[in-house]
Amino acid sequence: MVSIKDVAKQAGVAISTVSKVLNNYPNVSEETKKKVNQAVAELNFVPNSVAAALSSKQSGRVALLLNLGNVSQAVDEINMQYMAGTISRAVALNLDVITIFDSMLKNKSLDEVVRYLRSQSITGLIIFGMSKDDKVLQKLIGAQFFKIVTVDAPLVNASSSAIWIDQAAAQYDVAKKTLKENKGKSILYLAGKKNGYVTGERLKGVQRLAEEEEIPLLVRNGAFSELQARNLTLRYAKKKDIVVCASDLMAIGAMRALMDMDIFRPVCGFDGITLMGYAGKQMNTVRQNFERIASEAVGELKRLLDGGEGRQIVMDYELVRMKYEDILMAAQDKNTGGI
Amino acid sequence: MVSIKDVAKQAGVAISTVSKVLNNYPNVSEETKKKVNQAVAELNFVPNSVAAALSSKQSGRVALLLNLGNVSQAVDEINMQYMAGTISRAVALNLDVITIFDSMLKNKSLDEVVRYLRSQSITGLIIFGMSKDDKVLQKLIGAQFFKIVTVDAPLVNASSSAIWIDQAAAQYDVAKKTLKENKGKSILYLAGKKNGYVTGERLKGVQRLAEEEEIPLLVRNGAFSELQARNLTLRYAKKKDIVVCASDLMAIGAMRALMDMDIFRPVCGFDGITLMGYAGKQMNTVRQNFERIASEAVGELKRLLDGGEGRQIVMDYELVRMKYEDILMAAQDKNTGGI
DNA sequence: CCGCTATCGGAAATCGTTTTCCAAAACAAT
DNA sequence: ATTGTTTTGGAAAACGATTTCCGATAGCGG
Repeated sequence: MVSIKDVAKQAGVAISTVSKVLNNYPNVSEETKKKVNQAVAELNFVPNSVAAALSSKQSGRVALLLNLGNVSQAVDEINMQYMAGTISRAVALNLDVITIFDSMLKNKSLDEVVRYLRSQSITGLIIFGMSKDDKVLQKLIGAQFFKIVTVDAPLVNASSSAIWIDQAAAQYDVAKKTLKENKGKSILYLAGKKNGYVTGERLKGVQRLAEEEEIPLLVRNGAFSELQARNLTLRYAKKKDIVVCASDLMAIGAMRALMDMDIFRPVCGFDGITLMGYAGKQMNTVRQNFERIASEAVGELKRLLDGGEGRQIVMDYELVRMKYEDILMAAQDKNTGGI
Repeated sequence: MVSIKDVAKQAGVAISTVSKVLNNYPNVSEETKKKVNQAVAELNFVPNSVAAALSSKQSGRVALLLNLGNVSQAVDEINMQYMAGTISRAVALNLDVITIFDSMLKNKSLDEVVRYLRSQSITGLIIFGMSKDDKVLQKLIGAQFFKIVTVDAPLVNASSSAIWIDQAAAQYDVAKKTLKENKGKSILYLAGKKNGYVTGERLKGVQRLAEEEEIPLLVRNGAFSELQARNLTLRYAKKKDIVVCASDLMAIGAMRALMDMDIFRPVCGFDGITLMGYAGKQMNTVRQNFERIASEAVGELKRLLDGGEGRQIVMDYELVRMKYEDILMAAQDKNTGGI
């Protein structure tokens, strides 16, 4: 293994000088720089980041916590986008990313998790979609060892940052659009899990709409799942004009149930997953740019690690209408490489 | 930061003794162990893996290369399973995983990639579904710096390992099952990308079937996509009895096209992705246990890193028939946690 | 009771960087 | 020429573990 020492010898300078050149320190003459760079090239020297991390006490290692557990395959697409956004930005900012799934944490004691992260020299955390009262999250916040950026979760403390879209406004918007387009006069709202942060916000949005429009709103909680949505739709859909769902997967369940019942009710969802194109009918939904959100989260974490103050960032969203043909075309565009 | 030195002082032993206890070396008395462990607990000591890596020259860092590029969202599910399998096994084996998407490599020169991996002290690579002639893969193999395990790709060299299912046999099996169930006498085969390794193997499988059964086989290549499959089906399906597809996504495109044409042809796919439940009709397909394959790959890489010889591992597969109701129930089972 | 062999614990070198501190060199001002 | 100031480069001390090597102690048989 060729080390900085060899480079120094080859260039005829001291080790410290090589280090300075490598890290763009001032007070190195152009001539010396040239000598060093030439030696680096000749020896094909690659700095050892482990040694650098030890010496500088800056590991640059960051963990990405993903919540896989809740809605099966639909969430794979979202998580992949989160990951892609996170990782590419992290590489650009020279951070290492260790990915952790919540399922890996389930069997571990919280102390074990903290110990694991600490032993890995992880100093920053990006946490996607975990509820505030999640015990793991609580512990990580309490541990004080990490800078934290949460995505789609409430702000945890003053030294952390949070990134989200305005869930209430988005739910309000998509529901209102669907209501107006169909001249509806009442709403069935499938709200998903009770007590969740995101679900709570979305509920507020549809409630505000119902109040403003002075129309009846029937709210049903349940699991965040397609089957639950199906069952609730079979039971309640006839009584209301439109079905607003807190997630796309539920919207698909609702839409399929309606088709089986052979009655028509407009349905809208939330998230903009590709699966919406396979639901059988077009639906309105809210699309977030998960990749960009993730990228933003990494940037924010870097800022925190560099000593910045915690803050809140609100991202925008977009109302879309998803249909099979669009999915087909979009998939076609991506079709490169291969096995 | 409390270090091994502090532990040694607290326990009243030498640093090296603490290290021995921590790493389960022999020749340490029970009594000493107890003292050390107590000190560790009292000081809440967490070993610094960076220092350990530097000192032992074993980084334990491994990169996971994923091919996102080819078939859009369908592949998200597979990749997530690969990742989940990889990461949990890696944690168990005390390896760190850095995830890399092929899209991140596209703009980089190959040397840059190697330099990046080397600077990260990455010593092992797990590569999922990249073709043998992929330039990046070639370079990584050539670099000699890494132990490599490939999944669903041909063996690259003697010091690497490869894991796969018998693609030809699987394709043969699922096509034969579909043929027999429907008393078919001819096959349209949508083969996907020409020249790919996996697609080549699958083609062999269906060719063998056609020869054995002495029935006509029409092979059409094209992109590995839903839209291509749709177009080819619209054009050729009428001429043959069953449509065999080299991937589920193509099978879905074919099935949807058939439904639009209002003619019936049995279709079978390959992979067992959830989306199959949304295709409109049940289809046979081949299910691989991606999570277990990934887990196996990590184990194999660990073996290579520990000095083991390269080898080939063949995993098994399963023929399944996918329908919407099963997907619904499976999703329900997973529904825990939440946002 | 002596000496030999296991067993155990400790001192110190090492891994490859960063970073501090200092000396030498270069330059400027008087 | 002398002094003072700025650049520039080098020596050496961290960083926190692992690991080698060796000395001390204990155990044992004769």
